[in-house]
Amino acid sequence: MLGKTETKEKMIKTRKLTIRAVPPFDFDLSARIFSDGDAQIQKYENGKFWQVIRIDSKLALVIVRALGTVDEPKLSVELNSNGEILNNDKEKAVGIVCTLFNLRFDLEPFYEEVRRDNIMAGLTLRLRGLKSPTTPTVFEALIDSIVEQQISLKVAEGMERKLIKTFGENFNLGGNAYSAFPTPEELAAASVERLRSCGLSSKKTEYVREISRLVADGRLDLEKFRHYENAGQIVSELDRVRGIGVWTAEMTMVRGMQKFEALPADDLGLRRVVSHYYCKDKKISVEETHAIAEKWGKWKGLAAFYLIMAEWLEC
DNA sequence: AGCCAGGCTCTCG
DNA sequence: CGAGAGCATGGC
Repeated sequence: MLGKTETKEKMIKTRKLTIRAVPPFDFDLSARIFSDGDAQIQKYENGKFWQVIRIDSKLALVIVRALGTVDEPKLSVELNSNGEILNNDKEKAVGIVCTLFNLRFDLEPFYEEVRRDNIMAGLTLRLRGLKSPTTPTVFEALIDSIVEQQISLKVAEGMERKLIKTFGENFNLGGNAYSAFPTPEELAAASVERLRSCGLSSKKTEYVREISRLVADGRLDLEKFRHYENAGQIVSELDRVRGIGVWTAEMTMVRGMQKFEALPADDLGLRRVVSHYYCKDKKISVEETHAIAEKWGKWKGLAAFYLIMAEWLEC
């Protein structure tokens, strides 16, 4: 029994590498959003972040720690895989970690833009170096956003975890099991019953299955949207897909494409947090939210993220 | 207990 | 067409 475990352990290959981030970047601040994550999926604890990533068809557990400073930021990345880790794989892993933490994104233009907005300028000083995380694939952001439609985040979070553990591939290391986010193929093949057992409504079950099938078949290329210049074009194209409305399209852009010009201003949570910092918690309309967001230029989605994080961190 | 929660589609009139 | 019902489930 013990011998068998040891054999398995020996098959794990580990590589270490260092990545530079575009400053300013505060890893601890940026990773803190994952502090109450699920240890089997994605978590930040005691300065250490970990998650399973997919490098082509291979799975790897990445463990990330901060090196350097906010103004000269570096990350140490440990890569654990069941098979050989080729140089090509390392490069891809670096790309994925860059995406996860938005490492190549420059915050300065955003900080510059909001300087005349005293409230937002204050927040950017307090949260200097905070970058918003991005999912490794647009697909993942889209599925999450669909699950989150209408229901509270608490409920959605539970469903997302079940979805990942039920349909995602497993990765074992040191006696611990981790789960990767399911691929479009895996979700396209998911049965109605098992999706329903994750808590999804019958409608959302259909949306997830249909969209996963479209992506798996190549009829819907989500990754191409990353290269679109026009945000409105992305929203209108996604909006045509059953199960996706403007809110879902905009959430997907912010969380899965590093595109921040869109603002889901009809989002209840966002209106609440805008009001908290700008209107003394009185209820505000979508129009009022838009008017306040005008000062944030083309960084509306990022500013919204700062507000949400500021409230969460209570600063 | 019931009503609401980071929406969207479908069905009526 | 515009308005309204229905959905899933944890929390208050």
